[in-house]
Amino acid sequence: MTMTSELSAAPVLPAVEPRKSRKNNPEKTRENILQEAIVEFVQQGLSGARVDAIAERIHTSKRMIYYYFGSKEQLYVEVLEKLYGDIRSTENRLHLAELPPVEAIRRLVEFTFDHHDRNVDFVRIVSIENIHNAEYVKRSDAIKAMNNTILDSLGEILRRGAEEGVFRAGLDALDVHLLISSFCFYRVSNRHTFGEIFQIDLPDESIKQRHREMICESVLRYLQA
Amino acid sequence: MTMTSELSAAPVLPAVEPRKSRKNNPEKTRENILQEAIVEFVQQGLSGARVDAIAERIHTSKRMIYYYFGSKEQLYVEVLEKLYGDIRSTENRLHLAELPPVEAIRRLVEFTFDHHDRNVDFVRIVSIENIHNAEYVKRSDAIKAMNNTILDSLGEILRRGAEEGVFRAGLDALDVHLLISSFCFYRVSNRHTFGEIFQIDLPDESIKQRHREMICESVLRYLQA
Amino acid sequence: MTMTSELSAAPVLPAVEPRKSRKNNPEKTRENILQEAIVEFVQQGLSGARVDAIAERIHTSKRMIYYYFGSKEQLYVEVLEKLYGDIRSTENRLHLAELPPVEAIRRLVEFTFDHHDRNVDFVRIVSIENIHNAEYVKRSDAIKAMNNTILDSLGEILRRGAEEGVFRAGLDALDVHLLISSFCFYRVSNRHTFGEIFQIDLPDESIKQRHREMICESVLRYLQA
Amino acid sequence: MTMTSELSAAPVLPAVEPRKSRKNNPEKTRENILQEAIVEFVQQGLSGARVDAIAERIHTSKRMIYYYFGSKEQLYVEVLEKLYGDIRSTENRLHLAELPPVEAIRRLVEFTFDHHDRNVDFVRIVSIENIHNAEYVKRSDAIKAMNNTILDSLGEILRRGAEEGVFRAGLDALDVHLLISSFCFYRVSNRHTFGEIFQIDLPDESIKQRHREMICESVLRYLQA
DNA sequence: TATGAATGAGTCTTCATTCAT
DNA sequence: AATGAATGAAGACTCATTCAT
Repeated sequence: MTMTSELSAAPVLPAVEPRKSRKNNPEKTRENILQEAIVEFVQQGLSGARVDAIAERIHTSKRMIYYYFGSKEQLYVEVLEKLYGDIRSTENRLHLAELPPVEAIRRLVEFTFDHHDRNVDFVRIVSIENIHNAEYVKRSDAIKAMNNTILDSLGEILRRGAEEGVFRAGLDALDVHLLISSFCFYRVSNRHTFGEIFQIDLPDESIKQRHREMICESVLRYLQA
Repeated sequence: MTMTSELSAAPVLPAVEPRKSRKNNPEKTRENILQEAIVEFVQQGLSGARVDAIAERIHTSKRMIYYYFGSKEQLYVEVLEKLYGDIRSTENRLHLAELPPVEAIRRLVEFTFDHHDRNVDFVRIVSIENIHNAEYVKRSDAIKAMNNTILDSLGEILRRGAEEGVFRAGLDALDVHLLISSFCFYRVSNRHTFGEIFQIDLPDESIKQRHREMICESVLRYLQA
Repeated sequence: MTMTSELSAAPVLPAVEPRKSRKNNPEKTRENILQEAIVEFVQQGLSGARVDAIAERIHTSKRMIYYYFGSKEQLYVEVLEKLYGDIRSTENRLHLAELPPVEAIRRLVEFTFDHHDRNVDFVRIVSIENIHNAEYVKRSDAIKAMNNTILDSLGEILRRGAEEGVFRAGLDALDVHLLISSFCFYRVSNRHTFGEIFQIDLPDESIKQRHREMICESVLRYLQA
Repeated sequence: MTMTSELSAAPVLPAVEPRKSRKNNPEKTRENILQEAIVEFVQQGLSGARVDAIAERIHTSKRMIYYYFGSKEQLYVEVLEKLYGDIRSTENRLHLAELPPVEAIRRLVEFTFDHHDRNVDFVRIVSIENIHNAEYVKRSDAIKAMNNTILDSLGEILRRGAEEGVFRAGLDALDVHLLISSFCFYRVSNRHTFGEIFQIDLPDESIKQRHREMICESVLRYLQA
């Protein structure tokens, strides 16, 4: 499962055999473009990104971008899919089902927190998508195909917790997920304005640890019977 | 602050479509441009916004935008200041000091929640600013001048609560504010992607009420002694 | 009335007062662009024409083309309208109604012949339009608004001729117009291939006079009772 | 001439869609490309035609076009030669010499009329060539090699007719051919603009028959002693 | 105070064509 | 005989901005 606020598990495709590394190496070329496109789109947004700027970063010419992706928009969609898809790679490692409910929630929250903290690119592209009203997410079948097991996992934990009497009954997994995600996401997405207005350096390690603990405790208190 | 009061002074025209600028009414022309600029920047972002698009909405020509604002960037900054100013100017009317701590927190959280819910424009412009690393917020003296009484108010409530034994001691107002803000903001800023991925209509009234109650309860539980 | 095969009378708009001849002279600039656009489109066709090529010919930059015409396509449409419209300027000078039927036909045919001979640009743009299936003519309200009095004039001559017994009855003005136009047009439009294949210089003055006489005689013989 | 016979040799596939090229069948691949090139050039003109568009229609990649034809221009020339060759190859089968002069003219005119009516592709490519000032026709030795027996046939008929006293003496075969061709060609080449301006559907069967009769009668009257 | 006209510098995209096997 | 990968050059078009009154 993925702990991303909006994404979840899908088995990682068995590694494609690496292509021969000759001069003409379409997969490498394509991948190369995509990597630089991520940087550009994440930094500049969709409207702000410049195809020329991406081209300048890669050895192959700008023409290749159109050869492989057809348009700036399509390239953006693939960047979106890649960043959403990357999230899948850290899945199924939490073994939440094996932990007691409280421990499971703690691990889940901490994982979500760390995940957003480490994937600023993802947080930024999601913000960008929301500025565009999620138009491209809605259009992407690939993203739709990434099924979200997070809600199932969370739901299962809540059920067990209620059964054991440590959590309240009647809690909605989606609501709890929203509570967790909002904090983990916002802390990254809005660090610039929040940091500036309130003069706080959110990425600072000790502050970060304090906030990590805060969201854990906050969620657990909310769930408690 | 001057900015805030200046802009707040201009009464919000109720349901009246912004008037086209007329001859010899510089105030009105300027205000008119700003209004349409808000729409454009909020919808399209900074890079996506088009000076032409703003000009098309107003009667006066595009030339006027430069006459009054000098550049697209400056216009954006004024949009930013206006939206920030609108928000801050209503924060002082809650009379939180007169309420018992728990009630005060509840009112503060509900106010924050409703405020974000009602001011989608503000939420969007803040997201946009973060995409730009808060570059323009940092640059704006006007925004810096808007002192945030919210932290003082919140700090005071927490102090009273701790004194009365209803809240834990040692809580940081900034952290609590982050906890509240993140939920209220994210729920609006990410409604498009979150809604699409999890197939939920966050603005729906009954869902909204449920979430409003959730964040209140969540915060209060977190604060409880 | 116009003798063009496909066009006809509409009163010439009373000359617009000439604009002041300052540096900024929009009408002149616009007209200037249009003139050079005619050259380019007529020589290269719609697809073959280059906006850059037009820009190079005029003093104002390429940017002006878009300022005044919005797009290459729109510029083409205006070229089309201009060339169709220019034809109107030679109208109503034939006084066909005052001539005996045979003389009237002769004058009409000769005028049509000369008209096409002199207006190669028009002939070419019409050929180009047909390659594009008259798509732009169909789209142009201006061209549609140019009502064709030619058919009325021709019909009137045929009626008089039939009445006087010099022409057959039952002739259709449109058919006769097609007969006349086809020769006058083709002689110009196809001079390159026809001339090359049959090794004849159609624009040659003596050949031209011979053909002018031929189409006159041919039409008159066709009409004769 | 060689071109003509070679191409004529390939039987016209009746209603069978052109086959995709297969491995190891160069003749077929080449022919296939040419067929699709005809469609593209005839529809779009020389400048408007896209090598990519042709490639999309055939199974073999765009690379094959260059493999077999070297350049877009050369491909166009071969399209030109093929369409010219198709036309000329059917002109010799009328056995005009065996008919009385009037009958021979009638058959010739009707044949010319039907021929243009049926070969819109040819009419279009000739129009396109004229837009390009017959540059490629002039360059093509193959087209030059297609000797025009039409003038000889026509000349012979005119001579016989004059001898028999049914036709005037002193008529030039080339002029008469121009008279016939212009009508038959224009009716097809300009059907779009003429049809639009005068609101007539030239391809309509009954109108077509009327015009077929008209050009016959018109020519015969012109020739009559 | 106000504005119509003009524009240099990009910006995305497409074109016919060649490289390298 | 065949082809997947690559591309320089140009294509149409747009952008925020300034000129000149």
